[in-house]
Amino acid sequence: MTLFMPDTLHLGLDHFDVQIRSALAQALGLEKDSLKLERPRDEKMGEFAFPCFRFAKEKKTNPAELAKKLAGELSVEFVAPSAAGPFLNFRVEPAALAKRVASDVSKPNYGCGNLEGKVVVEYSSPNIAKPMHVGHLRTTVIGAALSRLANRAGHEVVRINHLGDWGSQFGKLVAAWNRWGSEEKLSVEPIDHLLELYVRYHKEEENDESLPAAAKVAFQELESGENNKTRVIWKRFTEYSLREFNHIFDRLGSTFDFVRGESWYEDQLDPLIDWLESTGVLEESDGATIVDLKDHGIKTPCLVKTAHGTTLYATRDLAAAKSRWEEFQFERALYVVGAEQNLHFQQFTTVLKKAGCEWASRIEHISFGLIRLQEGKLSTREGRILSLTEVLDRAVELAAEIIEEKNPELDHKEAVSEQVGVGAIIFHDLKHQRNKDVVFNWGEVLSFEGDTGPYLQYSHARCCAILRKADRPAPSIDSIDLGLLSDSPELFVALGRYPQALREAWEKREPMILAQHLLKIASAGNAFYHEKRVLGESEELESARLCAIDLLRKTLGDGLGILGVPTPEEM
RNA sequence: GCGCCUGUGGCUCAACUGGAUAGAGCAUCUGACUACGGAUCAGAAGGUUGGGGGUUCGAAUCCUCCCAGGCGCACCA
Repeated sequence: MTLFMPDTLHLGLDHFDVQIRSALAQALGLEKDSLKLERPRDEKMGEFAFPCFRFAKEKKTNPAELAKKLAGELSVEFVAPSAAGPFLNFRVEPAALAKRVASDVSKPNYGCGNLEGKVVVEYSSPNIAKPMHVGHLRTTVIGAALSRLANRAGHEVVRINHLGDWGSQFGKLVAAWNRWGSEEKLSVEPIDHLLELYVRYHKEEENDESLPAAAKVAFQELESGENNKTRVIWKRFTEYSLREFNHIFDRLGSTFDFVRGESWYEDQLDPLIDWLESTGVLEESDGATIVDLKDHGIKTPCLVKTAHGTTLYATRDLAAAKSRWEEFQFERALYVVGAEQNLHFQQFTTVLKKAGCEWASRIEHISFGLIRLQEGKLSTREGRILSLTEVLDRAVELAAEIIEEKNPELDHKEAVSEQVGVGAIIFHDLKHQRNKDVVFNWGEVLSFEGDTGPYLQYSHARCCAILRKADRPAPSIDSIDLGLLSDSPELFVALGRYPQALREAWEKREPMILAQHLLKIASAGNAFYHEKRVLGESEELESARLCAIDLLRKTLGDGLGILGVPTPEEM
């Protein structure tokens, strides 16, 4: 069990959490870190809750009695305990709440953790010669968000884009190119042409036995290490693809420390096999080289070499993992890869364990659910694809229409449409638990109202607008009367729980937790500036509220930045 | 057939990993000072948490058996 340790951040609401737990620990004669506070079902009952059942049993009284007794005894500065049946609730005094949270939020290290060590994150990893489709959106966006969360938690992060640029599929592609390739088409629309070749290959393969044979030869040529014709054309395909991918990465705001395709590990494959051999895990079966995993509860063996001597996906993943361990000595290595590869990950990590690598336990498969179309699973081979570019373009187009309707005077309309459209797509993906399957639905993806990215962007832009119209710099928190903000506890509770959201999102590798919390913050923020006038109030009140708006703006901007959602100042 | 994942209002999702009266958003219905930007806010209605059984003070959450859907199951990645 991961212990709940806000002490490491001691900011925002966590400050009170620690105080309350200390007092409880003392009263109950227990360790502070063994206690965990919950949230009351109804926010009106307070900010923290402590169910007494378990402890009452130990003390041989009944829970309601214990809650009542503790409510009478406990003394925590600025916090009022109250018993509600078997629950002990705690309400923070609004003035102290506003004061504490405002002062913490304004610090530059708000929500920053102190964890150490390197975290390697492999994500995106599209396949060369194929267009990026909506399936790649998830890994790209989840991986980027987790990288930023890890970084915020204190880790040093190494982002790797493990391009699918190797394997027998390229033998197939080269074989298809040799038969039907057109230089002209390749120079105009390279990816479309390559896709066309790939699809045609799979169509004609069924009736033409010479085709798979040619493909096999081509891949063997590719793996030979020689700089032959096959390799030259493969290199060209790679370059064309990268050009297109980079354009999408720019739009999504994804960056990588290393773009290393599977081919990067090419010269480590033979040493890997030798090493596996030396650990005694290899066996031969039907001409192929395998690692049997039955003794670890996995029925299907892991293949590391085919009967005709070529390597496989698993071989390259094993080599990559070993290489990364030697290069980075990572604390954790995350692989943001779809759930359909669960078995593969079990196999390849188990092979490492079997071969004696104790660090294999640091590898985590961050799996996520499949995106399907109404018609069924996406399939490049069968031409059932939905290109990521098309999805982004349509969102941007719609954003442009809405801007034209709502804010025709806006400057930089095109740039803002791009930010809003792309933001909507990214946020939509990140607001759900990652392991659930998704049936792609245009209506839902292109929604800009309610719990959406544009709603958050709008809230942020509203704050910017108020600050702009104030026509003076946002007051610092030392210059205002924080007591004037005690009428808005909901806002400060939401802002004050931001560090907790960041921490949980990272601990659970679940960006959704941050996404959901940002919605809460925005909702509290919208209610705040809707019911409370900022500009034109008395000088003191205006300053205080302006300051609150600035903190709201700052937190929303920070959170959206971590998720990778752009934050226009006007929209 | 075996393994893994999923099932919560009409739709899309939450529920702090066993806690209080299961919460949001869409859609539906009411309302909001000629608006510090209405991509908003306030409210109403909508639920036997796929079904049965079990574990205990307490279950959407854990165990078990069904049902439905998805994914995977050696020379693809």
